[in-house]
Amino acid sequence: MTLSPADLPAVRAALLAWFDRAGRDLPWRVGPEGGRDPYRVWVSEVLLQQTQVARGRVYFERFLTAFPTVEALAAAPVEAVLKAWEGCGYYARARNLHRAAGVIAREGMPTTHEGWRALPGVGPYTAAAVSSLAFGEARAVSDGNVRRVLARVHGERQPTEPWVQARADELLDPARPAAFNEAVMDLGAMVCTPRNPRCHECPVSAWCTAFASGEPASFPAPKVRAAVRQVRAVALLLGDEREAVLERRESTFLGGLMGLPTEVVGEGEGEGDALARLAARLGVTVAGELGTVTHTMTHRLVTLTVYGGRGGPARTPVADAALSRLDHKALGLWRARQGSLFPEV
DNA sequence: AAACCGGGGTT
DNA sequence: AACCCAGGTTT
Repeated sequence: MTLSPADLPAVRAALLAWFDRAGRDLPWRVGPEGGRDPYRVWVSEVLLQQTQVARGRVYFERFLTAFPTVEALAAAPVEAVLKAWEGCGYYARARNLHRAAGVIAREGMPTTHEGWRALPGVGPYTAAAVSSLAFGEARAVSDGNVRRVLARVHGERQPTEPWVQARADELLDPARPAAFNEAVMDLGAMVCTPRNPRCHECPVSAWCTAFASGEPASFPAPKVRAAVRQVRAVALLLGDEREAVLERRESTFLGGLMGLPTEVVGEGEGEGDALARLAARLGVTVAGELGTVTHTMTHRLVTLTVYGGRGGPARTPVADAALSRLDHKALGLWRARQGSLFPEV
């Protein structure tokens, strides 16, 4: 069977009946249907961008404890926001969240899709989510769950973003848009999973082309992903695991976080060249090699060789800074080599 | 449209 | 080792 326009009301009803019975109880689902707390919805939606719910919950509790209101978030230094985000990845999310909080503190909280869309870090998905879940606007969300559910129902192996949005728009229940959005995402997360979908539990399997095909997991086709690039870099650990020279990373790579002074080994360059450049930049003498750490980051594999040294700028407390996992690994080398190489450092 | 941006969970 | 995750921004 395929989904025809005449089926839409029945599919909505089946989906919402399932959701009313089996939907998830999540900490940001505070307040009535279509009238959730907008601050909680917004923070959770940003936190859950490319982040699994189980993990997002931990950071959500941490973040709401540190910044209970949008006013508290706006008043906090961005360093504190990044510290709360430490280890969660995609740190532009935290910087944009803080910037947007400043706008909201000055101009007030938007109540429409258009108003939310104008804030930094708020794209089509997040604007649709907040405007529907917190303000009851009839906006269909399109995320990874929605894409997978609709691709399977319609039997579409190569769903484009405009296609997904159009299918979501036409299926959206105009009477219960907020519940509908939560329902499709719950279905995608709990039943219509990427592998081994639980079709026997699915409220809409009767209308699902992928289910009828006998191979529901083959929809949609896997996305072609960019190859992982290898990156070599050198870093200087000046100080120890508790107090060290730290620099603020300004590039798109871990931007906003603090980290050990680092130089990337360029094309046709040796590690020694990068190390000499790094030492000259900081005005320090390299004392010896502490070791090498590797760190995988979806799109690249970083091999970082860490050296000790003498001199250089003032040390700062490591515990106060927001660091990536890469820098925590590098700092961990100090414990492994403590006392064996540089008695005076 | 495609590249880029972290880190971890699941299979 | 793939593949994915309540995506957004930039090119």
